[in-house]
Amino acid sequence: MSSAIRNRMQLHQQNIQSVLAEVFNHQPISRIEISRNLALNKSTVSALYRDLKEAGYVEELGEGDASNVGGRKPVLLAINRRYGYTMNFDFGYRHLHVMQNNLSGDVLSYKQINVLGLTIKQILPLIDVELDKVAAKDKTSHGLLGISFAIHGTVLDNQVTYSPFLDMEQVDLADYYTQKFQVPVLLENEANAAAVYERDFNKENDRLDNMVTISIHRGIGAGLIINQNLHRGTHGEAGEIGRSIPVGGDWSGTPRKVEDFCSEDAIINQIQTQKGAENMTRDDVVRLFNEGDEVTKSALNLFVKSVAAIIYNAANNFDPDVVFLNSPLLEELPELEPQIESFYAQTAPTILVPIKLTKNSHYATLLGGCALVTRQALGMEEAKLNFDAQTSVL
Amino acid sequence: MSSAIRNRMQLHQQNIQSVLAEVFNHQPISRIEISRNLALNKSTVSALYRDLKEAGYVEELGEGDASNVGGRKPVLLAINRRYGYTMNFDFGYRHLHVMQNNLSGDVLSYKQINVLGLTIKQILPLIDVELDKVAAKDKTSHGLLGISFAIHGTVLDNQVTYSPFLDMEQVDLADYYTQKFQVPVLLENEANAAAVYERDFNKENDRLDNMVTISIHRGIGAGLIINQNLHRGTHGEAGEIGRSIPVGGDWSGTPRKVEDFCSEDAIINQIQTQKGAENMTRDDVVRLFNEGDEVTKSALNLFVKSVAAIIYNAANNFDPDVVFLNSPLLEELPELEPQIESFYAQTAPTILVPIKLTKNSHYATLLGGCALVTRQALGMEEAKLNFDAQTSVL
DNA sequence: AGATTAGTTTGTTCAAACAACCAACTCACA
DNA sequence: TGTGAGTTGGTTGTTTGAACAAACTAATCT
Repeated sequence: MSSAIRNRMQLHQQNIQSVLAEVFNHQPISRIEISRNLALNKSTVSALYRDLKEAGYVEELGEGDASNVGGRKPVLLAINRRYGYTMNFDFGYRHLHVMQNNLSGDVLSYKQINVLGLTIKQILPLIDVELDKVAAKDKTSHGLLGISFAIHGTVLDNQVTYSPFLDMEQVDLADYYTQKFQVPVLLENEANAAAVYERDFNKENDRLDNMVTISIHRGIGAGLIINQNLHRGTHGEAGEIGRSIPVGGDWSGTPRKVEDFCSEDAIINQIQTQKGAENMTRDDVVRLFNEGDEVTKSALNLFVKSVAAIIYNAANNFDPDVVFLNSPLLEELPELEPQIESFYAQTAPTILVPIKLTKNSHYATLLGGCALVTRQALGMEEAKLNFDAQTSVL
Repeated sequence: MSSAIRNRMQLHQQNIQSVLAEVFNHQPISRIEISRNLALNKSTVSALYRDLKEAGYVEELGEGDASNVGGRKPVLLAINRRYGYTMNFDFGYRHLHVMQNNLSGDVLSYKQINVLGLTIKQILPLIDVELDKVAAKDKTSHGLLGISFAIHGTVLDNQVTYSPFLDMEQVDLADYYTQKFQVPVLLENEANAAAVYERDFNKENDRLDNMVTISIHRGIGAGLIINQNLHRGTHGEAGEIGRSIPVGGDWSGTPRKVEDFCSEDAIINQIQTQKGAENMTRDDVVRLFNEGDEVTKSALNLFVKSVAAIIYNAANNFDPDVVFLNSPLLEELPELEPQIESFYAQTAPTILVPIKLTKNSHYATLLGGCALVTRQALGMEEAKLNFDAQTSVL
C-alpha cells in the first residue's frame, strides 16, 4: 500500500510504464490498440508514447494492414532492439553458461565455458573476458543494461547465503560488477530463475497465477510463482524442498532428506556405491540406463517414485496450476516422465495438477535471469512482461 | 495489472479508500496525521474525509491533545462503530460458533451452540434464529453488512469442495444467505481464516510478509499468508499439508499421510485402539495425559515429534517469518510446545523460524472470517486493514 | 464520394496541490 | 496574569496539469 499511486505525477509515470508494457507484450502494436487495451484516450497514449520514444526504448517498425472496411493504416510500434543488452550467467558445475540478450529478451549469443574444478576466483576473469568481448562488438545505443547470475544455492538481498557446490570465498559479485559497470547486477537462485522463465517466456502460461518449477540438478529445489509473483521467502529459502524430511517416521539418527533420494548426486552416488565406480557423470547414468543396466534401472525407478511423491507434496502445499520439471537428466531420458505421471496419478486422489518438462533447461535459467534484470534496467520490477525469446535479429 | 489505476476517477476512489484505511488502522487519528502518512495535501484529505463522513463510515470522536509546543488541538476521527455489523460462524464438530462484530472488528457477542450429531439441514434453522435474534436487537444505521462461514474442509469460489466431517448435502450457504439478506456471504477454509486473523488482528505481525498458520483440529491444514496476501491456491487447496506423504519410502500399499500421525483424530484413534476405548474426546486425552497415562504420553510424544517435522517442512517450503500453531489440544497442554520447539531446533540446521501458539483458537477463526467479510462489505478486498479486536463498546 | 480507421492538435475538465487564511493551542517574558 | 510570538490543525479559494473530448488531418476501403 505504501507504493500505491496517489497523485497525478505518479499516475502519469505508471501510465507511461503501462504503455511500455503493452508495447513489450504485444509488439508489434499500434497506438490505437494500446489505447483500447488500457482504456486510455488515444491522444493520451500518443503523448505517453512520445516520451518513451524520446527515451529510446521504442521505435516504429512501419505500417501495418488497414482494416478491411477502409481506414488509415496503423503504425506498428515495438521495443527498440538496438537500445542495449543484458548479460546473463549460470554457474553450472561443469560449465559457466553465458547468454547475451537484447532489451526484448531475444538471444543474441550463447556459449558454455568449461569451469570444472575451477575456483570462483579463477572463474571471475573468464566472466570479465566475456563481458569485454561482447562490449567490443556492441553497436547498441546504450550498451550494457544489466547483469544476472543464477546461483545453485540460496540468495538473500543479492548475497549468496548458501552454496553447496561452489565455494564463493567471500566474493561479492553484485558489488564488484555494480562498481565496474554502474548497471543493475542481480543474483538469483537457479530454481527461481527457471520459474520466472516459465512465467515470462512461455505464452501458454500467460494466464496462470500459480506455478511450481522443480529444478533437479546436483541438488533439488523449487521455484515458486504465487499470484504471478516470484515467492523468495523471508530468508530467500522458499522452495528448498530438498531439505524436507518424512513426518511420523522413526527418529533414530538424523532423518533422511528428500535430497538424499532424488537429486542427481544422490542417484550417481547410489549407482557408484553399488558398482564400486568413481567420478560418474550424468552421461554415464544415461548410457548405463540405455544399456539396460539393472543397478541403474533400479536407482532410476526409486528416482521416478520419489519425484512423483515430491510433485504430489508440492501440489498439496502450493496448489499450483501446473508443475514444471527442470531436469537435464529427465531431458535426456524423457521416457521416465510418463512413469512419474503414472505414479503421481496413483497417489493423488482428486485434483491432478498437469506436469510439464522444461525443454532446454540451461536456457530457461538464463532467460529467467534475463527477465528479472531487464525489469530492473527498465525500472519496472513489478510489471507483467511477456518475453518472446525470438531468435537472433542482429 | 488490469486492475491498475489509470484515470483521475479511479485515483480519487483509491485515495478515498486510502483515507478510510488510515482511519481504520490508526483510529483515533487526525486529518493532519493522515495527510502526513499518505503524503497527500491536508486539504485533499479534508475533502476525501468529507465524502466518507457523508457515507457514514466514519465519525468524529472529539478533540485530542495539542502538541506540547502549541497549536490547535486535532479532531480525532474513527470508524463509525454504529454503522453496521457482520455475523461470523464456525462449523465446529461439537459446536457451532457464532460471533457478531461491528465494522471495526470489535466483538459484540459470542456464543457456542451444541450441534453434535446434527446434520447441516438441522443446523441451518439454528443459524437463522441467531441472525434474527441479533437483527431484532440491532440499533446500527445499516444493520447486517455481511456473513462469513469457516469451513473445516476446502472451499473454491464460495462452494464447499471437500468436507470430511460434516456432510453439506448440496446446501449452498452462499446462495441461500445472499438471496435472503442481499449482503456479501463468504465461505472460507478454517485454516485460511485463522491465518487472516494472525495477519489482521495481531499488531505484532504488522510488518511480516509471510506467515504459516498450522491448524490442528480433527484434521490438519495450513493457512498461508504470502507477501501479505492469503494464498488459497488455484483450486482452493493450498496448505493441505495433512495429505503429504513421505518421499523415498517403501511404496508397498498406500503411503501414510501426515494426517494419520498428528491430527487430533489420529491421536484419539491411536489411544482408543491401544486402550480398547470408544468415543474419546480431546478432554479425555488431556485428562489421561495429566494423570500420567503411559499410552497417552507415548501418543503425544509421537504427536510432538510429528508436529516438529511438519513445521520444519513448512519452513523449508514457504520460508515464512513465523509459524503459528492453532490447536485447541496444544492450548490445553501448553507444556508440549517447548518440546516441539526443541525437536524442531534439533532438525533445522540454520534458520530457525519462530513458533507461536495462537491463543483462543476459536476466536481466531471467527475473527479471520470477520476481517475477510468486512473488507467485502467495504469494497476494499485488497486493502491492508488492521483490526484491533477491542472489547465490546455497545 | 462516402464510410471507416489511425493518429494529431487544440481546448476543456476536474481532483490534487497550493497559498492564504482562520482557529486554537503553548510558552516565554514582562 | 496577561500578552504576543510561535506553532499546529483545519478550511477556503485559486492554480495546475494529466487525462479527456472534440475537431481535425491522413490514409485507406468500397
